[in-house]
Amino acid sequence: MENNRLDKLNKLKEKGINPFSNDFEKKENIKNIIEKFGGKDKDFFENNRVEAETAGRIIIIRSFGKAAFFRIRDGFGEIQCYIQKDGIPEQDFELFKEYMDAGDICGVKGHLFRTKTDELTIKVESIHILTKSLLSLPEKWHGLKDIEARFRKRYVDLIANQEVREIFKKRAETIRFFRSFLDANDFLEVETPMMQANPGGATARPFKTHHNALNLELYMRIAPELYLKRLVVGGFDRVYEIGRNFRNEGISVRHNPEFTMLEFYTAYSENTSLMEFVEKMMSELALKICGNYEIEYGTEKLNFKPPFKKIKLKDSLIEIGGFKTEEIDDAEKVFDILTKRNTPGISKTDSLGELLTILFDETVEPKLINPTFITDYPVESSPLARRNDKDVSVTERFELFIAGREIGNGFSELNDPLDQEERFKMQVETKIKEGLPAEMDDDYIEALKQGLPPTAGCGIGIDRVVMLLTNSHSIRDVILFPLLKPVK
RNA sequence: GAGCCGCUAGCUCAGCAGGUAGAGCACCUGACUUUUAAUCAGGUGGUCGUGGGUUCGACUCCCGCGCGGCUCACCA
Repeated sequence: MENNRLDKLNKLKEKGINPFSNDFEKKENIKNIIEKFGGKDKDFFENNRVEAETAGRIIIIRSFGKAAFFRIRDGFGEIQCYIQKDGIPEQDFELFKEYMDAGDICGVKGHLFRTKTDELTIKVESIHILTKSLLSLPEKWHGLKDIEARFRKRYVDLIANQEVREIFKKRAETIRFFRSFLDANDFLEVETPMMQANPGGATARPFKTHHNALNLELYMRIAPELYLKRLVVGGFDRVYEIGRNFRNEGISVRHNPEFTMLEFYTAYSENTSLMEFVEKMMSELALKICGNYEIEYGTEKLNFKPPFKKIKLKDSLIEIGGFKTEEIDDAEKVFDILTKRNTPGISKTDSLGELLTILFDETVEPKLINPTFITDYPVESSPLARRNDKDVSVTERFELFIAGREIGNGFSELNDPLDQEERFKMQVETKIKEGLPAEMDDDYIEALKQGLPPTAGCGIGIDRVVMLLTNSHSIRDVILFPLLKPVK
């Protein structure tokens, strides 16, 4: 089959026609043609000759003996073309009939008309082959369904499945929205190292790499957090970064080894006003991308209309998890509950705070369908967050949950270098126990000693947000080239 | 990493109590100058993911391996 196409390509060359020519000047996009003339009726075209010169990939051909309809598509639109033997140079008709297939890329010149079914169509007067495609297109009706093939050959997926294009357009719009929203609020976009000698800011395992000239072990960043806060120390009061993080963990419908995070920090702020800012940003995002506060996700309906529900972690266990206050007021009782639930990875030595967080993850998180802020996280699970002055066992932290999953995480930053040093020491100990690379980030402590103003910061998982906005079940549906094992 | 499921033509899928593979689209030939999954007639195309085993005979049954999907775990 490919040989047919190869034969055609060779014959074109023999005839002196370049099957990969680039000398056709594309006058306008298909979308422009449709925008200008999509509203004109049959009479208009009968009385006015409208020239059309455009180019695109042939996506379907319906061929007759001495005529054919075909549809071409460029990056912005699609239009039907009609070619017939009469009235055009013989070699153009022959080129089309004998040597061109669906999948080829061509330039056409002609004029517009409406068919008897009233479809805007280009009557072709000359045709040029710009790229001969050597592989056939997936089936016109079912498209490309094989999930593995869709990811490995995303270019075919994008040709065959138009809804996939829409997902990635929405992804781009989402990122653009975040940028312009933050820019409008006086944030400065920055870029911080992705290769770090001491990966910090989160607890995940990092990817290792190596710099030859310096003979230096480096890690791909797991978070930009510690660098962004150094910048706030430096006097950039509002900074944000949108970029890739790398975490050497398992892969699932919600996890890809590289993923995109938005992190932003505001000096002279604290977590409650940050939460309101996030609420405003997220609700406006939904409105902008989906045109509505209410969106459908799978079988769920999500309502982004502010205000979002806000509830303390402990209260959520009672109100949403259905536990009684006295059931969860000490570590031993919570440990028993978790043991009965066969929860893995818990230990008698875990603190009440740690156990409550685990219990929350298991029982409450899946039930948080509409956007919900959970606040007052235990100190133990929040090593970079500021303690709550009124209750030192919890931090000034919130997480945003939507559709039963974590979407954002924000808090008042811990800016006491002595407290931070203590917590880092504990963190390093735990990491070493788990066999993870762990080193005290002395420079970060020094930065705090220099003086970090009271600051609040937040991270939002862009991929997961895009999943919600595009009703995508898997994170791989919103990443153009998700990680796959190589074949063979 | 574990459990379950899948892998057949370029694409979408059938098939099998184990007897040597089929359809539609695409492609080729012919007919057809306004089609909308165009239509009609004929045709080409497959180491049935891979390596073993059982058997006279394996796409089909059994085991290993590869890749993928889903669920779970680590994580966001």
